[in-house]
Amino acid sequence: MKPANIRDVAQRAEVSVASVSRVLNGAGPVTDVTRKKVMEAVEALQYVPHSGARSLSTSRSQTVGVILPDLYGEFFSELIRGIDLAARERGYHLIVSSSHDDAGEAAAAVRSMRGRVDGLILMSPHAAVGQAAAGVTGGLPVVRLNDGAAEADRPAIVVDNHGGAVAAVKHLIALGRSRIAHIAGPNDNMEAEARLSGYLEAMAEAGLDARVIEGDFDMASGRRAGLEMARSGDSVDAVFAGNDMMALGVMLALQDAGRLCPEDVAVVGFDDVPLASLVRPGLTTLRIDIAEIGRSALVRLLAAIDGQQDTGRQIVRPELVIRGSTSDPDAQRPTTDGRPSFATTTAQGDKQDV
Amino acid sequence: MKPANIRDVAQRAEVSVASVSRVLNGAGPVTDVTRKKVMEAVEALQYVPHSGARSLSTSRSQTVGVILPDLYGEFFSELIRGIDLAARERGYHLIVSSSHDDAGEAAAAVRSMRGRVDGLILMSPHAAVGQAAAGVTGGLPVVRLNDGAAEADRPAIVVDNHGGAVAAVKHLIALGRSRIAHIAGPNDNMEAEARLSGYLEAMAEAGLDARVIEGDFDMASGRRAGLEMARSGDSVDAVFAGNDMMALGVMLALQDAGRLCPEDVAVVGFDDVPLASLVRPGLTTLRIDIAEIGRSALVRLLAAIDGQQDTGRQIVRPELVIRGSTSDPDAQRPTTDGRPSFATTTAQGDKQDV
DNA sequence: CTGTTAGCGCTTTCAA
DNA sequence: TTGAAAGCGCTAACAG
Repeated sequence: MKPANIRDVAQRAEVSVASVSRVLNGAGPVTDVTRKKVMEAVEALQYVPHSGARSLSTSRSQTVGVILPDLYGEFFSELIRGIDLAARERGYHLIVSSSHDDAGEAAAAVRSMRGRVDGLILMSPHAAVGQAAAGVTGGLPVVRLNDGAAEADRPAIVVDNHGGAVAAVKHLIALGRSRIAHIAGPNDNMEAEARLSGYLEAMAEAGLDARVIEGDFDMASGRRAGLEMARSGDSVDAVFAGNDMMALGVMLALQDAGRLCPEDVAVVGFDDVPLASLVRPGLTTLRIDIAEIGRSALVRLLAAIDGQQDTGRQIVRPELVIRGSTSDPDAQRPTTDGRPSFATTTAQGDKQDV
Repeated sequence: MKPANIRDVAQRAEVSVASVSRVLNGAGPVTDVTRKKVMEAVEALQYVPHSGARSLSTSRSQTVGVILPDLYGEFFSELIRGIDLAARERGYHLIVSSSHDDAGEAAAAVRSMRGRVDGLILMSPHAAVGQAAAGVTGGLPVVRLNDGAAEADRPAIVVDNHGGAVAAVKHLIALGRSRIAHIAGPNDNMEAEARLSGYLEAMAEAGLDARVIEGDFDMASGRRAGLEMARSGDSVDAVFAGNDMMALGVMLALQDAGRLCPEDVAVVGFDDVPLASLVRPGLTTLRIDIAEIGRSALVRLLAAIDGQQDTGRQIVRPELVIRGSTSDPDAQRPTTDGRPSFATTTAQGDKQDV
């Protein structure tokens, strides 16, 4: 009835539990005959070691915790996918926990991981939440993701949102646009803030007037912004949105208002969600390799678990992907296989340590 | 240095470990004074119980395993989200494991869950994989998802793909279309198979000729199918695609070929991915509430863990969502707030037990 | 090379 | 109401 344990195996194989353990872990000396007896017993009893018990005695759970603010949309599934792939390769399990939008919940989630995981990947775009969560890890190794508030001397991976925004604006300026508006993300979001500041800086540097419209990272808010722009007879000739979904909302609104993109208004987004390459015109955006960030976070976490002094923050630089929403309508581009017929080119460097 | 354990707390509070345990679990009799002493010690030492140890002694890990074939795309993130939400409400943790496309891997994943989880949610559209994985659970409660091969007398949730396909075809016929093609999904995928069989059945019943084109659930394959259709001068006036991504590919191809949708060719997809409501015309499709399936799976799993004899398969009936890709172009529809301006209406029942 | 045994940190009888 | 002690299933010293 109940699954066999190591003692059952030992008994059946007529050896000690220690020998069974040694055989199963490939550690320590064992004769072939012992090994065979053990394997037979294991087979016969369908024995599978109890990993919980093993964790307790080795104080290694071979599991890492992933704490996310949310789980909605492709951003998070890509992130988890990247982490999971890397974890699986290394024999680690993943325990995920999401929807931690307030500090108390996040801290509770971190605490509840104690005794379950060997380390934590912690993401939170809200400064306070990240701090609170990071404060209660009790010596557990942690890698923080997109957490502007992370101390510079602890493991963290952050996207260079500011730099990406600057690149977006410069791209638009290079296209000859000058009345460039920005649709900002939520106030309390550190990424939104960094993108806004990059926009402001680039505009100021170019001696252009800034125009900021509030948004909340949702498509609907981008749409509202676009409608308002169109209605107000505003002579905006380009928009840099705080993320792709808002950029797409703007494009839809412009389309409805009979304004052409990119001819009348060029649009740039941020993130390169899959949708960005599927709409027409394709959306120029700042691409982040999300899965790769996940992979990298896991690798660094395991290094930290192994006691390596891996501190410092790693900066991921988004890559400008130029598509139809800002490309020169005169230029004729080749068609890519099976994909909408606008070109995809890239600029600016790849991610790198700093 | 090392986190405090229950003995440290007991010592500091000058009580026995048993009392500490009783206080922390709210179980058993304790005087207020003991409770206070314990709480103070807990506070002072920042004590957090070691859940691994607790699991070992209670043989309850408060964790469920989720085994998925993949993690790519919004389908899976929605599913995990639904499961996670429900799990969190009930104090359960989630350990996810993906990329199990072959039977051996899936079985290994299931085995490696032993001693870590109290039950398993297992999804696999490949019959063989599902069988293999389900075969090695060793008495662990399991709920199977979208697994046509699941025995009818064990907990499972399956989507009525066949019925959905029939509804799609009937909808197209009701629109007056008769030359209806089907873009099928991969051969070895049970869902693709069921959708195909629904299509064939509905066509046969209506006395119409079937036309099946092979696809693989990817947008590119839908695009190829659409191009071929357009090139061959085929007089197809409607397409039912095996999933939304292929349907979108078809729409793009038709658009490129200068054929109007829905006037020339009406298109229906399956799944209702977020994209379906964002493209223009909006894609008519069969909607499945993925997060709700996840939630339901978790609830049933916990019931099974609690020893309830919850057997039988639950059938989820997809809901036909009619959008612009099949709607009557003459009819004028109201605009929804912040959304593209085509109407969304629904038909056919919601999910229910059978 | 193998077996005995003492934990890992917690829960839970069973006595006191 | 409390405490002592026996496990939960496994690993890892330590003896043999």
